[in-house]
Amino acid sequence: MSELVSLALQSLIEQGHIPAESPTDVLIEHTRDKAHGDFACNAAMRLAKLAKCNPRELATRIVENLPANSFVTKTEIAGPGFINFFVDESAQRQIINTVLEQGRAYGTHQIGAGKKVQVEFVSANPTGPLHVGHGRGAAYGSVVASLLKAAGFEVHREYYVNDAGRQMNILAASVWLRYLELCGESFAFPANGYKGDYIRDIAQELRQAHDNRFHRKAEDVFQGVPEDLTDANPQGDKEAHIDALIEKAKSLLGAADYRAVFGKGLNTILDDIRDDLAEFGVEYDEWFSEQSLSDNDQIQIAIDELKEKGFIYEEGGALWFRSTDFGDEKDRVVVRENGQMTYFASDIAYHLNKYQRGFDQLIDIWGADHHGYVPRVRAAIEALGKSTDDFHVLLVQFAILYRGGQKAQMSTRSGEFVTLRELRDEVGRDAARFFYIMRKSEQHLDFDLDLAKSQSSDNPVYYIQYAHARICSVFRGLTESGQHYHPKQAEGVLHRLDTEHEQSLIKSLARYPEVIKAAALNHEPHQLAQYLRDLANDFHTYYNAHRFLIEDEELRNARLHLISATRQVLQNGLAIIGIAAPEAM
RNA sequence: GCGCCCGUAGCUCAGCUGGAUAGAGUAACCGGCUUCGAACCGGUUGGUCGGGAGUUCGAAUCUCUCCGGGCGCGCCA
Repeated sequence: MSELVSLALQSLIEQGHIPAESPTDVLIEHTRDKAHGDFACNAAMRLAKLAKCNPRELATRIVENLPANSFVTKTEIAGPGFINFFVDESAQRQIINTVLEQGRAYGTHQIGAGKKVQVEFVSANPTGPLHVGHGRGAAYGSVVASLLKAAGFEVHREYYVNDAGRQMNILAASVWLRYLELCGESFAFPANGYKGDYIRDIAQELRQAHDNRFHRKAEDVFQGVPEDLTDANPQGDKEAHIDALIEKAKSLLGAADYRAVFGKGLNTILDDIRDDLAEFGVEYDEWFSEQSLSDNDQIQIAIDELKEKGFIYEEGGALWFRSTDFGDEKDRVVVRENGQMTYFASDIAYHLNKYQRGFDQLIDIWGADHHGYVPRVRAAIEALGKSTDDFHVLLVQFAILYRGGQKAQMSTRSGEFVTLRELRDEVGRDAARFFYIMRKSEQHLDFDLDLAKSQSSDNPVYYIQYAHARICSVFRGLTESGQHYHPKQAEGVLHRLDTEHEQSLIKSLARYPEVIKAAALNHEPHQLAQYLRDLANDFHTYYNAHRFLIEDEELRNARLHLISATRQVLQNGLAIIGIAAPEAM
């Protein structure tokens, strides 16, 4: 359709009616109102200024120059200069056959063919179970990945494991202290330690496996450690306190045993995160270890490269990256005064590593609270001589939890949070996934736990799944009734589908590939969710208005053909969102 | 103070990248099962698209400026 108009515009250029530099790639859209035909084109209005004539006149010229074709039955010039196209109905109905022929492939594209895209998402620190905030990134990232795959891209899903750094040491220390409690020691647990019950569970396992091997006396552990911050002691320094405890753990346990405790904490939590995500339907191609970067000197190599290019300078004993050269607000430290690399330094090396792996496009999905971090990473990428055109950071706003009309606070430290696992147990995987992606990602998401838990059948996901189950039910009824459905015969009698409900359902089926394309390229899963709701609505309306298991064999075949195609599209769409298409519910 | 996101029906949100009379869900009210699943369908009520100015054939959409809300501004991760 858009080709037709493009050709018309080209011949107008040849005739000199419009300037040669006019864009000929036109936008054709499905009309919202049936009175406006099936497709509409606004090219005449866009080009009117360039062509120095009024839009309606130009539209007439375009229509006159449309190449001959078999499926446009009528064109109309309407409003300020829209060209409305009316498409031959039998041509429209062919989409039913197309859907059924292509099956699961219907709606896929080749626009990403030959391009490798990496999607990195969740990447939560392995210091505790995933909470509901991570769930949104998980659902969003996995659906974006699936959409890109449907668009033809070769997709690599990756989780960046922050298995190095101070937070992990705090985790190790927390586990060890809980372990000491189990050994009978008693002391005040540090304010800055991880206090969740899962730490106690890990400590318990550690003790079962190693008995008292890591036991040290509390008085030795706290000997010389700076005072903690407590209600009774507001002068205390919780940061210095925990850091000193980490050093104590290392010195009292020795390197090997410290690593054993550290590893126990890390692996237990990481395994839990893996299982959790797998049960949520989120799979990864790679779990990339931050530690591996320093093991392979990649951080040093990245910094050296920046140094060579002249973007590193020293000040106050620290090494700074000149990110302001690339639009960042201020320069950033990469190596601290104490010689330790910053998290940012790892991230520079990590992104350099991504480019070296040969991806054509990188997508990072972050929580919106990290948005201030974007400019410095882009700066680093540019400084390393890479283009940021194919580097996208998609920000996901927080899911704000409401419980009993009150905001529920989330904090991994305090242990008072709702985990993703708890949420899945309450509302189910399908509802949770759908709920997470049904809103634009940059929109704050109000997640009312009470509503989700008590009235989960109000969730739109059931509405869509019900449409699928209903179609399956019709086909079950068909076998029971002794009637038959002959797809081959149906292909020839599609002209019997002449009601308004049928036409609107057919148009919806035809729209699906465009929806996938737009949702994939814009990284907007909610468009697909919205579409599926509309499609289900078209079907339910149709279902209530007409019957399928009828005596008229021709009409029966045609109608069953239509709802069979509808079922296929529902399946394809639900598969991309990663939720079930149940045959009965 | 600076930066990013957001402000559309009572509530929760779409609005296809500037198009035609701004749409769904939910809530409220009315109606529809002897018939393939009522977890459904139809209808009614509900809007100064936060305010103002600008850009043009045309603005919820783009620009500026106020107002209101969220988040971020470490030699933390």
